[in-house]
Amino acid sequence: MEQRTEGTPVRRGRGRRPADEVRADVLTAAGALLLRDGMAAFTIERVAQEAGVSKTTIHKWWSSRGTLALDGYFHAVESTLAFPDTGDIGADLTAQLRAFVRLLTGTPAGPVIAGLVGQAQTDPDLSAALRQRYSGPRRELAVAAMRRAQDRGQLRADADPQTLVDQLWGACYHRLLLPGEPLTEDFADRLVTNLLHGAGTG
Amino acid sequence: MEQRTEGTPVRRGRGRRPADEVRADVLTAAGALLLRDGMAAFTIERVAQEAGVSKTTIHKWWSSRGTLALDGYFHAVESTLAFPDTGDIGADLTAQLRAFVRLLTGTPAGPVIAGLVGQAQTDPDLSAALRQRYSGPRRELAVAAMRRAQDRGQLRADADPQTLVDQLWGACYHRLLLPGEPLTEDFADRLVTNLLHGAGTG
DNA sequence: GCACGTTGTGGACGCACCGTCCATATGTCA
DNA sequence: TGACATATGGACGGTGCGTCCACAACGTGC
Repeated sequence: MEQRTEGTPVRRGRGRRPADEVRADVLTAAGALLLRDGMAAFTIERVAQEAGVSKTTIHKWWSSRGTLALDGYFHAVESTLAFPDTGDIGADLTAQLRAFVRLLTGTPAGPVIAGLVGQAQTDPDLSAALRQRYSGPRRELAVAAMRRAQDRGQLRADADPQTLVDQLWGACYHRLLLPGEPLTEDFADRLVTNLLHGAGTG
Repeated sequence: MEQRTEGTPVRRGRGRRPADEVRADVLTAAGALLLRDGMAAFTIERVAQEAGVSKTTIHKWWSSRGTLALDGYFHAVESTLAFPDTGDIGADLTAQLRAFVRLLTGTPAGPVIAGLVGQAQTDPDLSAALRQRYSGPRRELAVAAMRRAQDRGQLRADADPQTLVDQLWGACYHRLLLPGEPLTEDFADRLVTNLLHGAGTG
């Protein structure tokens, strides 16, 4: 989207320009660059160049390379966050985890998310933004679904939903970030089974 | 640290020097820098400077910033990897996970490991080295312990040990890399309980 | 004991990116 | 219509990366 309207010269004047327009240009270029070349090649200089904007402008609105990348990612993929509630927590968790695995392995989003999480380790602003705009909301949706399951009596009341989230989604991130074992839908299924039914014999 | 041995002039000649000696100097400097200033400040140029060695030498022996950091880390902390086997898989897992959590939260290793995993997302050589020398061996130890527990009848035979590893250690990495919820020994305890006894009511 | 080849080391260089300063062009308001 | 406020772009200094080339020590053979 937001391709300079046909006929409009790429030439960029010097003075003021509608801020929103420039921001949109930057985000579009950032998202495209991120999905195309990955986080490693994602540099402010490059985004500025491809957006036809000066670095100063970018620095004015984004505090770091990471936050710009995150904004660009969100701008590129209108992520839908709905968490279905069919009344069967096992089925719902399995469906969500499978979709998550497909997102990570079957689309460009996998490497991008991995890169963002990686970058967040040395970029405090990105770390905060990621928590606030990505992991936080997603975590809350899952926790809410589990609370409802507890109310329905499908999940032990003494089980901590937050911890369960880490054992389901965290396990997927583990295979994404520290590759070695395959990240598959089968794996997602096993995660839910293990957690609901237990792996111990006692 | 890394002051030339007493009496030896700090002067560095130009020509050849025992390779092992130089390597040791580099690793010592790298480990110290990493633990002191973290991954963000860890740069080849800085390591070279603090080790009294030229960058060329470092580039000759290490393929990337990440692999140098990993080597420096291992050189600094002689990590002991023993996995105790008391015959009670629940107790063993709990003990191991608690120790892991303490390592991540109570020592400088936490941020360092986070930084290494983060850097690995844009450094293929580090990613491979990390799998081969860090996550791989650790994973194998845990899997072996679980296999023994399966033989003893403490773990369901149809549970996949690899998946369980992701649900225990991966959950901890999740809280380390995407902070938000606290990483505590209580959390470690819940991980084991959830997985052994199940969180479902069915 | 000496010269020579081998081997690895260091300084310098070109390149890319970062972050900032200052001049300037435009939008806005009187 | 004119002056001010504001955002923008080009340029600059700084830092780190990766590489090229000259050179110094070590080992070997004469």
